[in-house]
Formats: sequence, structure tokens, C-alpha cells
Amino acid sequence: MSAIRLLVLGAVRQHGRAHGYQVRNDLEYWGAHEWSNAKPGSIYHALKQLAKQGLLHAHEVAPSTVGGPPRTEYEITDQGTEEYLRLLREALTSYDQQMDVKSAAIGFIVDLPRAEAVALLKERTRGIDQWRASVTEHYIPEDGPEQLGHIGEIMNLWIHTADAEAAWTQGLIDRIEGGAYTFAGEGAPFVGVLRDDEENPYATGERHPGDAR
Amino acid sequence: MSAIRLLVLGAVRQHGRAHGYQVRNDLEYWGAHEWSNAKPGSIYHALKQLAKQGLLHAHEVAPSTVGGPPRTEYEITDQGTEEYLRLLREALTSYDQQMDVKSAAIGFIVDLPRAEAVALLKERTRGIDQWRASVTEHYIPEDGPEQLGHIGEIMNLWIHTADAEAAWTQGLIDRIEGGAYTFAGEGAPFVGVLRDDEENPYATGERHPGDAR
DNA sequence: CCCTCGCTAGTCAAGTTTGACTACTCACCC
DNA sequence: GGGTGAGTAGTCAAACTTGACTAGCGAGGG
Repeated sequence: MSAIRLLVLGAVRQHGRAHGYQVRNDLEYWGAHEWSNAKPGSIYHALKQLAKQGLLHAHEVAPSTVGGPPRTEYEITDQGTEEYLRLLREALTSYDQQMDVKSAAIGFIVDLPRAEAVALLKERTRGIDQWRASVTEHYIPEDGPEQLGHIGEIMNLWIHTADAEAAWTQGLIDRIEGGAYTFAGEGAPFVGVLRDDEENPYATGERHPGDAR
Repeated sequence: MSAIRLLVLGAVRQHGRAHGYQVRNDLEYWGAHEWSNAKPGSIYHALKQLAKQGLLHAHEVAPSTVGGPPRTEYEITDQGTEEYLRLLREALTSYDQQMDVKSAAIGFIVDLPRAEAVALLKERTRGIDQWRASVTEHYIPEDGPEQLGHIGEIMNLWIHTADAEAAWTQGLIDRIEGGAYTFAGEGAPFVGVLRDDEENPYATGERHPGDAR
């Protein structure tokens, strides 16, 4: 699962009605250009694709008010909202170890009711446990792990990663169950979009050491 | 950086001379179909691309001896070996959090001299530290982390992940410095390819719970 | 007044990835 | 003696991603 559809659907949904550049700007505001493959080309492509599939509705709009080419505004459809929630649930549940998907999922987690978020995360820990078990079972040859040589280190990495993620997931579950944050249906939501007149403090284009490429 | 070029170059190199299906089979033997995007199409595409770029040399070969379409055999060129080592070094050094690249890099790490492997991994830990520092610095607003709301959990995830990886990397460094495994120039290397007449114990096509998709 | 710079908004070609599909042979069963 | 199932080897179109490019407007300097 690629993160871009989730990100774009989520961005359009939060905005209510947005054109490509706004989505692009929101994603940059969230730092998504650093931890996901949300490049301009991908964003515009995703918007068109989602519109073609009926998940977004495209309004043809007159030339921009502030210079630049004419722009298309998008709104999420009912079908799109469904797909958005489906993607979000899947991203939270499944252990697929891609940073961008996980980050996006956390960013949107408060769009779900608190109880469901917790349930999905618990499901996630179960998935991690299963994966861990299947790795240790499946890849240890009968004649002892020494047969694997340095290849055993790959297994070791997986186990290590799985454990770290299980621990982190459990911590998040605890915090959410402890009452942290504001979830769907609990009053004024946290809003993470830029208004039209607001400058983007993170849109510096500056890179940090170790950024994913 | 995508893992596929590294995997394909490494596979061809270990084989000496290999056709696409052999590479595909080796990768499956290594479990790469489960933790990387090494699907048939990608493998054949990579082979052609690498050949076009002079990193592999393509031998046109007569129709297969055992049925199936005619096959092309590939050998790695000097340039290809250089690129292979460059990719391997980069994969070991840079903290780019993609499982497939990391796993591939560990699989091939013994192609480097022991001292260099350690040096690269130490460089990696430095990179992780820097990334960690830049995350904590850059994303904590002046008015306290509470302003971030649940978005702070994304940062938390990154920190957690970075710490886990630093710990794992340090463990690996310790084991290598402690004399584990057999590196380049230290005698009979560990061989991870299938001979032509050998069956592949992992080519069952069976999936495990939690597999990355 | 003109020229460049930066911002807005988006397009495009080239490259990559995906998943389904083809075509051929051999072994085996009935 | 024919069918069929498994294995061998690879192709292909469609989708996606990437990075570079375009084109219009306003601000500011000289």
C-alpha cells in the first residue's frame, strides 16, 4: 500500500474543497515531502486518478486569482470518504513496516472514534506477534541457526524491528486509553491544514541529514 | 534508493553467470519476494536496464534445455562490480529506513572487508544520531510540544524507530568486531545461491501473516 | 521602465513497478 | 495416447513515480 492516496484523500477531506497546490502545501506543512514520496507529480497524478475513480469530485475552476495556470478544485465524495477510512484502518492495522504509511496513519488517527483506534492498534500488535512467530519458526533450519551464517542477522533485524514496533504501538495504545488527544465525536478536532492566507513555516525546502530519499 | 538493483547485481555476481530465472529463484531463496519488491517484472526489467547501462553483459543464448522460452544469460562487468559495491556501501551507511534495502545490505555485507563493514556501520550510527537530533530540534515548536497534539506521536514514532535501529546497528557492530562471520579475504565465503540441480526449500509460494504487500 | 526573482499552479516524458498473462516442456495418470 | 498439472522462462499493458520543465503574475532594484 502506498501512502499517497491516503495522504491526498485525507488532505482534501480536511480542507473540504482544495486544489492541487493546496494539497501539496498541506502535505509539505506536515513534512510529508520528507518522509513520503509526495512529490508534485505524484500528488497531481493521485488527484486525477482518484477523480477518475469517483473518490473525488473535480470542479473545473476559472484561472487562478493570483497568477499561475487555471486550477481544478476537488471535493471528497461519499465513496471517497469510505475509501479513506478503509485505507486508514488498514494502515493502522497491518504491520507493513513502511514509515510513510505509518506516519500518515497516525496523522489521521483522530478521524476515527477513540475505541476503534485502540481496537485497530491492538489488532496491529497481534499482527506483529504473529509475524515475529512466523519468522522465528520458519527461518530457523533444523540443524540450528548457525547454518544461516550472517544471513541470520537479517532475521535478527526483523525481530528487533518487530519488537520495537510492538513496544511503540503499546505505548500509543496506553496513551490513547489514558485519554490523550481528541478523537472523532469528542469536540473541536485538531486542525492541521493551512488557511489560504497563512504562511507555511516548514516550506523552506531545507533538508535534514538522513532524510529518506 | 530501491533495493532491486542491489539485489540483482549481487545475485548475478554470486552466480558468476546467470539468466533471469536463476536470479529470480535466488531472490526467492533469500525470501526477497516477501520483504522486497522483487517481482518477476521488476527483476527482468532491472536486468535489461543494467545491461543497457553496461553494468551487466548480456549473452544471447539458445533456447532453454528444459523447456520454456529462450533465455539470456548475464555476467557482471567491472563497472557493474563497482556500482554494486557503491550501492552496498550506501545501503549500509545511510539511514533511509527501508526494510528491503537494509535486508539486502546485510545479506551482502560479507562482500566487504571486515574493517570497512564496521566503519560503514559506525557511520550509520552517526547518521541516525544526527537524524534524531534534527527531528527533536526542528519539530518541537517554541510554545512546547503540546501544541503538536497527536501529531507529536509521529515524531515519537521516528525517535523510537531511530533508537531501535541505533541499538540494533551497535549490536551488529559488536558481533562483527567480535569476530563473527566470514568477510572478504578471510577464506571460504558463505554461499547463498542455488545450484542448478538444487531444489529451493522456500519456493513454496506460501505467505506468512503480516507479510508486507 | 525594464529585468530578474520568487511564488503560484501545474504539465510532461522518462523510468519503474505491478500483476496478469503466454508459451513451451516434461512427467505422470488413467 | 490424451489430458493435465507443475515447472521453466519470460513478456506486456497499465499504473505509478520522478525530476525537470512551463508560464503567468507581482515585488523590488537599478
